[in-house]
Amino acid sequence: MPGPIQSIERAAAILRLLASGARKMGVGELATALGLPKGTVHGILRTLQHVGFVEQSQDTGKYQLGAALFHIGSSYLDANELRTRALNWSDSLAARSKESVRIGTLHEGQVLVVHHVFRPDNSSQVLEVGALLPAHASALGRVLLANDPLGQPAGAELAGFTPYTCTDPDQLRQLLAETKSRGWAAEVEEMVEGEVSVAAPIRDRRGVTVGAIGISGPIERLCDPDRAPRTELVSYVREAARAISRDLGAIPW
Amino acid sequence: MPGPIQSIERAAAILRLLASGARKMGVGELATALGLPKGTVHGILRTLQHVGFVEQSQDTGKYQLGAALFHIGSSYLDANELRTRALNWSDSLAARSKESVRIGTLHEGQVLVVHHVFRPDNSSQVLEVGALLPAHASALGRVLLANDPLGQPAGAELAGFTPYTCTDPDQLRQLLAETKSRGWAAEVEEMVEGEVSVAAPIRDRRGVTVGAIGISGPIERLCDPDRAPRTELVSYVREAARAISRDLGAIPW
DNA sequence: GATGGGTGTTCGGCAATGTCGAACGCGGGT
DNA sequence: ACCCGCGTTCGACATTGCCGAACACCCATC
Repeated sequence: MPGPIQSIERAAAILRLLASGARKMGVGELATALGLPKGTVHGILRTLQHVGFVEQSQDTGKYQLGAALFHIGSSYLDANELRTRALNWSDSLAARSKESVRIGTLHEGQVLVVHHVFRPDNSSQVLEVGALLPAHASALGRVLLANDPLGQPAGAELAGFTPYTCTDPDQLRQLLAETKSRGWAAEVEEMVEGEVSVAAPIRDRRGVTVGAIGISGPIERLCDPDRAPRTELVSYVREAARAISRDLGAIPW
Repeated sequence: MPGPIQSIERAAAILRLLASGARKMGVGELATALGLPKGTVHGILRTLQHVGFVEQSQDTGKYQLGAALFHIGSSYLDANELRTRALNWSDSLAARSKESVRIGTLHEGQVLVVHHVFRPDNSSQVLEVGALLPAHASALGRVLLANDPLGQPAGAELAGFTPYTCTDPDQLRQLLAETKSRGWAAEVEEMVEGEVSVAAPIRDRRGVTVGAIGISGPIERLCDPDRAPRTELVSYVREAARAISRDLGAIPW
């Protein structure tokens, strides 16, 4: 039976729409978005509701994601070897660098954040685990793209977020080559003005890059006056990445 | 077409198994667990892999949860009005009480943690968002059970975690009645020895309890010498719960 | 108060759809 | 070299879920 099961594919498409839509959606809305009859969509929704993957508002009849899906999804993190192995090292990186730490993997051309340690001051920060970051404008993404076995940037326009964002494919290609050879990446005010990030690749026992770890924070603390990342911070990040890679069984470099 | 779609139900069952199993599982393993032919399970797995809900190890052919599912699940939090509204208040509760704060909802008889603020010291703590807590042995759970519109404890044995855990259904029923009338719950060393938690209900505009907020920490800090929760901490928790309820449109009490 | 358009939901018939169970190929253990 | 277990493929059957129109409902509108 080579060929995906349609009802499941459709159910997945519905869930993806509900996830991206941010707010509740109605049957008709989903139906037109997918080009399917209302009845069909309703049947799928009923099943998804039955298994707890979606919930329905009692007043308006609209649908939204369900708690069961959230719980199941979150247990992805437990099974994720990268994240499990990285927990201790990311804490210590946060302590040494005094900045917030994030770990990410490449997922459909973007960076999926699988772990996040807050900056060790008491400022209030929002948890970004589960969020998707643009690959071309974040240090994590640059590292992952540069070491990705498949071809890189893909098609898609390179979105600009600040005046500094690198939106030229050729320039990006050169940055990635540089990243690959020197073993780390940085991004200075390319995603958020005043914010800088630095990252390095994490490899597994086969030597392939399975993720990246990096720090981010205000430019005043992360960079020298010449807008170059401070060398000791780069060292911290690279050492953390190397330590995690070793834990994952990578050949000691 | 009243009746759930089987392939989707089965796909959901597979995902649930993969989530609970914690480790990778094989086709045969899943097939016997569900009482289905291997071929059928394989077809479903292929589809789930195609949409990114599961991933397959390249060496061993075993399956585990996929990144797409995790990302979709995490966007449940964005849509969740309870959590969104509670973000600010939980930060301030953490600051006032100097303890870690959690917000939970009832989900299939257990407490689903939808938000977690670390204790504002620099100790390293693990993020519990997405985790399920036992309802009968946590303050959050007690609050939710006590105010649940449906009947309570359900069948299931009450698991004991420490010598203090309340495992007697009758005693629990009495505790819940008490909880409901006074408007808050506590749990002293019933889940982890040396740990205490206090919680209060969050209500929405219809007055039904949609969640609970609470703090937890070591008994020395949370309790008076007589093992009773310190009254000012209880007040902080109740005030936070009331503030969030007001944000959600609950009638001012 | 009747009306229209907008929901979400139900129903029955057709055939496309996914299910089944046996057979295949491959690897690791013995 | 063998065997047993694994994940995977295949083809035939009929069950399964799809479709599109009709239903029930709510809320604005007139």
